Amino acid sequence: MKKVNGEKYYITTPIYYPSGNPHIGHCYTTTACDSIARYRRMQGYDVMFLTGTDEHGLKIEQKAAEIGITPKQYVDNIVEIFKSLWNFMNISYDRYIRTTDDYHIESVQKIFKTLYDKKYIYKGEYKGKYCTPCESFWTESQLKDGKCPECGRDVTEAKEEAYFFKMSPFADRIEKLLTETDYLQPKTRAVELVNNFIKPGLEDLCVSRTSFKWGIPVSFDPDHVVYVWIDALSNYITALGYDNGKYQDYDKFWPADVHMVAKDIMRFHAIIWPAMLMALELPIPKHLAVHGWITFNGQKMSKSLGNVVDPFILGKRYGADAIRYHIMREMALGADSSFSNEIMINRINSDLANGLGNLVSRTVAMVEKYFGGTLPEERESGEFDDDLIAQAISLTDKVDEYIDKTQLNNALAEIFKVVSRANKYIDETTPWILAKDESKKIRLATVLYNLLDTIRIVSTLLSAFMPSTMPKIWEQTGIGSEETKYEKTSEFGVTPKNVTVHKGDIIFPRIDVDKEIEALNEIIGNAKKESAEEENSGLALIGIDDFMKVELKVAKIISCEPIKKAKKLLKLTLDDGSGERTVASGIAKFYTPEDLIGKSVILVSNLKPAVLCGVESNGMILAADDGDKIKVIFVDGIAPGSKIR
RNA sequence: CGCGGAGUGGAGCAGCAUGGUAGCUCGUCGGGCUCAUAACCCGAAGGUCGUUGGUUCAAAUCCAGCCUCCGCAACCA
Repeated sequence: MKKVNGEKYYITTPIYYPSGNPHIGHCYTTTACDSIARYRRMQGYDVMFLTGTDEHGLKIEQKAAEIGITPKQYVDNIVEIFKSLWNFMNISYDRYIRTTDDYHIESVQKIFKTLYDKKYIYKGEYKGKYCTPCESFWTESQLKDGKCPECGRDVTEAKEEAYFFKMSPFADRIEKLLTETDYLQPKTRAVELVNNFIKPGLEDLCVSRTSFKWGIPVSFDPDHVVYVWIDALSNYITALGYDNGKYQDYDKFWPADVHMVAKDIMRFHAIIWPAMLMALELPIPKHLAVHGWITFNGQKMSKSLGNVVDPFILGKRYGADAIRYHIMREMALGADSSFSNEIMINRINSDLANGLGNLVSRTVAMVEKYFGGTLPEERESGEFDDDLIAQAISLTDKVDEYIDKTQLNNALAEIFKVVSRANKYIDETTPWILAKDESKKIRLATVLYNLLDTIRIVSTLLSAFMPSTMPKIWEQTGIGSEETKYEKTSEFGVTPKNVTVHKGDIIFPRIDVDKEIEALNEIIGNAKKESAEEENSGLALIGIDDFMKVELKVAKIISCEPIKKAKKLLKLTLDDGSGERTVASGIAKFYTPEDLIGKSVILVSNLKPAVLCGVESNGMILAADDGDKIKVIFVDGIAPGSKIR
């Protein structure tokens, strides 16, 4: 047991980008942090648990414009949804930061200025493809068909003034941070980061934009807004009052004990954030805990796949705590975890309903049945008691250790071993047989008492993970707030000797697997339809003349070979009727060269050339793509050069 | 030869830095019990530990090659 006295503990989730509604991935990070925060509070820490939203940027500006409201109105709406989800999931955050909050804006401007004064930020030129009507810069890879991904018009080579953050001075220190300290958890990813980003040389980072307005203006150059890095990452310190007058918690809580993030933003927290702190000469956080994605039936969650699991729907059906339990029990630090309705329901049934819920239910029922609800005070110990008690009182140390390593799945597994042990104890001691013999009443009372006290320990530890249902267990098993303190979990016999139980509602109802899966599939099916409809309605109508700008021709594939450096690309040599041309196509996963040679396909022949992985591609061939698989459209038997319209 | 990870009974995972009975959860089958949410407890079946070779008295565990999958990076024209 690790009882501390008011030591500080600072834990953060990322600030989420509210360009859409929250999904179960957001839920995972947040409930994991919440459980750790609650556990630390039980241990006696003075906890600061921060979450929030990252509300600036082009995407928000555009989304708002689409609907015809201001960006602020747009984010206000979505932030309400986030907050109501956290409320529903019982997230006990101490502070919620919005990057649109005045004090944050003030701090970010000061931080930017400080870095500028220290010469870590300098003014330079940002080169890229520029779309004049959209006033947007795009990188080569963002372009669609060589054109602006937003409006589809031509882009021009252009440059604009921008501020850059010099990261190279910190490369050595960051490499050491990643490889020689336990900052990064799990550490296996350190090599990947070092090889990909540090060894090739840390590039200076563009930290301002003039291409959109929805952001924090650079105080000394108001044409520029601060780009996401400095704006978003610094939330971890501005929320404590760094460089602002709103809060005075910086000295107490910084550096953070844990930043928890998903792997897609690991890079920024592992490299850019430490670099910023080093430049500001501030301490580095103690740990960066990186978890994987929740995948759905093996695929990454995505809206277009219609598989974004809605936490509200699941929570309403099974209870917020059941969802909390499932995602934390299933997800191992670092690795991805596959989510499916079936796995979730089975887990809830076997662990929560059959294991814990049923243990409480049968124990309470026996106390009522054999003793009218109140145990006598005499005791008589017997076989099996010692083993149960030993496991129960040694549990906290094990859980503590896993919490320290942010391995919540293992912590929960450890707790449920004791639940199983208790269920087994009932079979070993056979209370229903003891009950038939009046002379064994005292022994019977002892058995039931041991069960109640084991439940006390288990449920106390679990209350950090499932904060709303554990009090229901305490209600039924007749224990009060004094007995459910963390520091009592290493002692046995804390429950009052003459405890009175109160049988109540079933705590975790068993779920009918087949029925529920069917119901959920229907819901998901509907959601998929809706999102498909949304996407279809996304494009504006075009006239026939727009369509005629695209020249489509039949072309015959003469030869075909894979491109060495690329995984997805095939290099095709085509006869388009007037000559040969080379086209690269991202279909290598679905077609081999043998499949294609000799076939006729539809070619977009007036597409601007582009270089892909060292191969110049002149045009594209048409293929159907449902997000899952790709089918090239074949028009065999038609002469190369034939028009398509 | 861009960088890294992984391949273990039907499914999901542990074990591998310190070689020596292959372990856990779920599922399946058989049995027990009746206090309980048809829940609980016990037992069984099921694995050439991706593949080939090497080191060793002995390899899932160490070494080399190969195959497959997955991330990252890079391009899905």
